[in-house]
Amino acid sequence: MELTPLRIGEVGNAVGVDPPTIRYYESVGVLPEPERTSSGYRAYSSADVGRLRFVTLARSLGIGLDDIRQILGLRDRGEAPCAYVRGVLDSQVDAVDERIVQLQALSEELRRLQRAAKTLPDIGAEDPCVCHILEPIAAH
Amino acid sequence: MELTPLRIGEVGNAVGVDPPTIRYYESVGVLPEPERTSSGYRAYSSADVGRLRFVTLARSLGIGLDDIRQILGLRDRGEAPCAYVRGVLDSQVDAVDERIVQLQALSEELRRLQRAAKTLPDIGAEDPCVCHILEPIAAH
DNA sequence: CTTGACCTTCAAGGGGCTTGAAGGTGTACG
DNA sequence: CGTACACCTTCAAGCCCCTTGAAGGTCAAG
Repeated sequence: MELTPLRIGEVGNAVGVDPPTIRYYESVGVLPEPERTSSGYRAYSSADVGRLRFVTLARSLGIGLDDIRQILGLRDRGEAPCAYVRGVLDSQVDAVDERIVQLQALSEELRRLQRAAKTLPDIGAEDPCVCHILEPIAAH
Repeated sequence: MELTPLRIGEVGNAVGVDPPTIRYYESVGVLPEPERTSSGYRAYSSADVGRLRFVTLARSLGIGLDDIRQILGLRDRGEAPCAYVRGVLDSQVDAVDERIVQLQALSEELRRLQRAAKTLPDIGAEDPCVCHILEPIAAH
C-alpha cells in the first residue's frame, strides 16, 4: 500500500517545511506519529504529506495550531469541519483587519516622527528629555 | 531630594503599566534598579517615572526593548541618541509597512474564502480533501 | 489581632517555531 | 574495509514580551 515511504527531509522538501518544524507539529499533536523504519527513522505516507500540506496552508492564513488541530480532529472523527472553519475564518478576518488598522495608525505616527527627525538638530547633552524626536508624541 | 518615593503600584497607576511588567523591564535592564525602602519595597523617584514613560512610549511605537536599552544607554553616557533613533524609525517604518501589505493580502484571501464558505454545502464524510473551503487555494 | 491590599522572589507558560548538543544510520568513494 | 558526509534521532534551551501563579513578607485600618 505504501509504495515509497518518505523520510522527514523528503517530506520537508516536497512541502517546503523543515524537519524540526515537522517534528514540532507532531509534538503538539497536529500531525500523527508516523510509522518508523527498523532503524527508527520516521517513514511518511502520501496521506501524511497531504495532511502536512493542509497544515501549512492553514498556517499561511494565520490560523493557529489549536484551530488546525480542531479541524483535523473533526475530520478524523468523520464530522464535517465546515461550521468550525467558517467560524475561524470570521474571527480571523476580524483580527487581521483590526491589526491592519492598528498598524496603519502606527505607520502614520512613525512617519510623522521620521519627518520631524529630519529637521530637528541633535539633542544637547544638557537637554532634559530622553529624546526630543520621540517625546513630543506624549503631548498629542 | 526625593520628597515622595513611589511604590511600584503607584508608578504603575501613574504610567499605565502593571507591576510585573515594570519588574520585567528592570530584569532585562531597560530600567535601573531603584532604591529600596528598609523593608525591601522598590522606591521610585520621579525621574524613574519619566524613564518608564519613555519606555512605554517607545514600546507603543513597536520599538523593541533592545533598541530602547540602546537609546537609554546612549543618553546615560551623555551621547545624543538621535542618529540611532532615526535609524530605528527608518527600519520600523519599513517593517510596519511590509507587515501591512502582507496582512492586506491575507485579508483579501480570507474574505475570498469567507464568501466561498457561504455558498458551499458542508463537506461529505466520504469527501477526499480535508476541507473543501480552504483547499481550493492550493490550486490558485 | 485580624483582614486585606500591597509588596517580595522565583518559576513556568504562551505561540510557533529555531538552534544546538550529542549521538546513531546509510551510502558512496578510495 | 574504513571513512567521510549527509541524513536521521532525542532532549533542551532560546527567542520576544510579557503574564500568571505560588509562597510568603509588610503595613495601615478597623
